[in-house]
Amino acid sequence: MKRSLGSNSSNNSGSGSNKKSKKNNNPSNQKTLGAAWGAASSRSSFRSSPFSDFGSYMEVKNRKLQNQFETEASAASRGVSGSEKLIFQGVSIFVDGFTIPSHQELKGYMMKYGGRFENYFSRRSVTHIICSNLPDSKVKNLRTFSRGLPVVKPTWIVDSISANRLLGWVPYQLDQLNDTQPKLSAFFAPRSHLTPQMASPVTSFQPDTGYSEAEEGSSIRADDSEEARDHIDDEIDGVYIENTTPELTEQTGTGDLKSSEMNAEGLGNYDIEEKEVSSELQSTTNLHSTSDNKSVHANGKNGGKSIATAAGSSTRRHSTLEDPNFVENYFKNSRLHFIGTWRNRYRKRFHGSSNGLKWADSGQNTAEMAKKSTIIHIDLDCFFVSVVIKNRLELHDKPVAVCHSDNPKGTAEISSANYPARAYGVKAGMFVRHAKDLCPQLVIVPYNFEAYEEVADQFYDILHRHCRKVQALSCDEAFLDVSDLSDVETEVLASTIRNEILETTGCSASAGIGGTMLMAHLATRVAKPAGQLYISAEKVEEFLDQLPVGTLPGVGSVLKEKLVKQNIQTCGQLRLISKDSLQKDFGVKTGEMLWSYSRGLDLRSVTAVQESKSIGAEVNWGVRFRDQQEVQHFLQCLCKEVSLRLQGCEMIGRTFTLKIKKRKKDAEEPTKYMGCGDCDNLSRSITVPAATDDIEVLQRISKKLFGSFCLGKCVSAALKRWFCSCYLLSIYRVLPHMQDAA
DNA sequence: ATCCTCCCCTAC
DNA sequence: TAAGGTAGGGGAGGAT
Ligand SMILES: Nc1ccn([C@H]2C[C@H](O)[C@@H](COP(=O)(O)OP(=O)(O)OP(=O)(O)O)O2)c(=O)n1
Ligand SMILES: [Mg+2]
Repeated sequence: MKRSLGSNSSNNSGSGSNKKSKKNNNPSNQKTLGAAWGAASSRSSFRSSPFSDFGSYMEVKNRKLQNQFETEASAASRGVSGSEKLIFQGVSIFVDGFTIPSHQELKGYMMKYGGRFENYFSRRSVTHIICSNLPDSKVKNLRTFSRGLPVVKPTWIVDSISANRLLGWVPYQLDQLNDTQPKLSAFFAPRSHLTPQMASPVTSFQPDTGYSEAEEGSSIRADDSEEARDHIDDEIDGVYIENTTPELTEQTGTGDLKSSEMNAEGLGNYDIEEKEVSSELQSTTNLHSTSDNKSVHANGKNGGKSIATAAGSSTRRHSTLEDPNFVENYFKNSRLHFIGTWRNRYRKRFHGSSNGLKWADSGQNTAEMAKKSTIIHIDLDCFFVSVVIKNRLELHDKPVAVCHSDNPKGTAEISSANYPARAYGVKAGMFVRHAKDLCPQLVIVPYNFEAYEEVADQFYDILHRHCRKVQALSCDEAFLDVSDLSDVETEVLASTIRNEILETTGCSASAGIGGTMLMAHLATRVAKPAGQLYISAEKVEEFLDQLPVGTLPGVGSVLKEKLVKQNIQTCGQLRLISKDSLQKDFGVKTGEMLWSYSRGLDLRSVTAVQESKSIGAEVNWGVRFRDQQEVQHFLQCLCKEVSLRLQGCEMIGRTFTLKIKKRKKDAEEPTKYMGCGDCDNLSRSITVPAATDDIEVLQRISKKLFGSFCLGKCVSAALKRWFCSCYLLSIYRVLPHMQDAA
C-alpha cells in the first residue's frame, strides 16, 4: 500500500519532479534510472514511475496520471459523504482469473465502498486475493505466490456489501487451497487481525506513515526485519553451497572446505562467509566515499580534468574507472535502455491501477474465437529519426541517422536511419564509421528521448481511441485485433489511424493487415515507408513462397544460418520439410513455429500487456576495473538499480540471477570504444525463501553469487588479469515473486 | 512428465 | 571517443 498507485499525497510528486528536471541540463537525456524508477527517498508511485521525472514532458504526464487517480479517489470518497459505508476500507484486492462478479464489477464495488482494487499483484499493496475455482495447474502457482495472503472467493465481497459491513473472510477461503490450511493460517491470522487497524481513512491514503507499521507487524514482509535477514542469509548459504559445482569448488581453497563440509543444510561455514563479506563491505564503503568526492568536484568544475588524470588512465570518463555515478549516467544516454524499459512505462500508463479494463478477460471467446480474425500491425517509420527531424523539412529527403557521435572514424552505433539513408545501406546497429563509409554525406542528428516518449504516448492514445484490443510490441509498434470489421472497413481504419498519427505527431506510420499476427507483421515490412498493405488469405502462399526464411519473426541470424546450411533459403523450401524433421533439428517449439509460419499459420492472439516476469539491470559498456573493490562497487550499483526498479514496479523477487561477462582467454582489444569485446558469458542464480526488494539483501546475494563464480577466489593475481585490463559486465535480474497470475 | 538451472537466441 | 539494455521464449540436461 505504501506505493500503490494513488495512495500518495498529491502535492509532492509534481514539485519533486520539477526540481529534478531542472537539474538536468540536456533535455534529451533520460532521467537516471534509479531516480526514475523510484527514488529511495520517496515512496510515491508517481515519482517511482519509470522515467517519471526525467524531463518536463514527464512532469506533465505524471500530473495527468495523478488527476486521473484523484478523480477516481474522489468518486470513492463521494461514497463517504453519501450514504455508502466504507465497508472495505483498508482492503485491497487482487482478482485472479475469471470470477463472478467480473473484475470490472468487483472493481466498482471496491471503489464504491472504500476499498482498493489492484490490477497487478503486489505483496505490498494487496491484502486479499480474490478468485473463483481455478484449474489445478493454476492452484499450485497460486499457492506459491499467495503465501501469507488470504485467497478468498468473490462472494465475500458481495456478502459483505449485503451485510453492509466487512465480514470475516475465513469462511470464504478458496476450497482448493484448504489442504494447506494449517500452515497458512499461521500467516493469515495476524494479517486478518490487522486488517481493521489498517482501515482508518488516513492510512489507506498515506503510504509512508501508518500502513508501513502495520505491515511490519503483520510479518508478511518478513524480510524487513534483521532477524529475518539473518534467516535469509542462512538459507542463502545453504543454497549457495548446494549450488556450487564441483568444478568451481575445486579451484579454491575455501571452496574445497565448503564442499567437503557441505551437507543438505549447508550451514556450516556461515560465520566465515559473513566475515569476508563484511570486510569487503567496509572497503567498498571507503571507495564509495572517495568516489563521491571526485564526482562533486567533477560536476562542480564542469570538467574535473585534474582529477581524471589522477587516476592515470588513458580512458578519461565514460568508464567505471573515472565516474562513480557511471551506471546512473550511462542509463541516461542509452537508447537500448530507453526502448528496453519503455514497456514498463506503458504498463503504468495504460494498465495502472486507476486504468483498469483488461479486455482480455472480457469473454469466453477464447475457444469460440478460432473462426477468422483480422489483424493490423502498425509501426512508425524510422521512429527516432522521424521524431527529431519532423520540423526540419530540409532534412526530409536527405540521408539522416540518429547517433551519439558524428565521428567518421568512430564506433558509435546508428540507432535509426531514415529511408534515404537506407538506400545507401545504412542500418540500425552499425558503427557510424561504417555508415559514413557507405554514405559520406550522411547527416547525424542527436537523440531526443523525451520527444520519443511523448510521440509514443500520442501514438498509443490514438490506437486505443480507435481499437479496444491493442497489443503493444514496443514504443513504436503495435497489433490491433479488428476481427469484427470487414476487409474494407479494416483498410479504412488503418488509413484513418495513419493519417491521424501523421497529423498529431508529424511522423509517418505504416500498416500491415492480415489474417494472423504473422501476416500483418510481414505485410508492414513491404508497406514501409508510409504505406499499408493487406495480404488476403488467398495471397498468403504466394507471398511466402519466395520470402527468405530470415524475414520470419523469430528467425534471427543464428537460426537462419542453420537453415541455410540445410539449403533452406525461402519459406517455400521450408514448407517442404516435415514438421517432425524440423522439430528434431530445432526443438519441439521452434520446429512447430517454423512449420506453421512457413504456411502463414499463427495461433497467437492479440493480448494486453502481460504481467512482467523478471526485472533486471545490466551494463556492458565502459566497464573497466582496477581491483576487486571496484568490481564490488559496480555490483552494488547494479543491485541498487534493481532494487529501485523493483520498488518502482511494486514487485518483489525470490530468484536472483547474476550474469557476468569474462574476457575470453586471448581476446583482442574490443573494436568498439569502451566495449566489452569478446567475452564468455556466465550466469548463476539463487532462490531465497522470502521475496524481497531490499537493496541490502540484494547486495549480499550478489556478493555470494559473485563469489560462487570463483573469480574472486581464483587468486587475486588472476582476478587482476581478468578484470583490471578488462571488461566485465554484470547483470542482475530478479524474478517477481509470482508468475503468470491469471 | 515436470521442474529447475544455465545458457542461447530474438526483437525492439 | 560514446553511452553494446531488456525481457521473453525456448532448448539441453539433470533432479525429482
Ligand atoms: N538496433 C536498434 C533497433 C531499434 N532501435 C530504436 C530506434 C528505432 O527508431 C526504434 C524503433 O525500431 P524499429 O525496428 O521500428 O525501427 P525504425 O522505426 O527506426 O524503422 P522502421 O521504419 O523499419 O520501423 O528503436 C535502436 O535504437 N537500435
Ligand atoms: Mg518503426
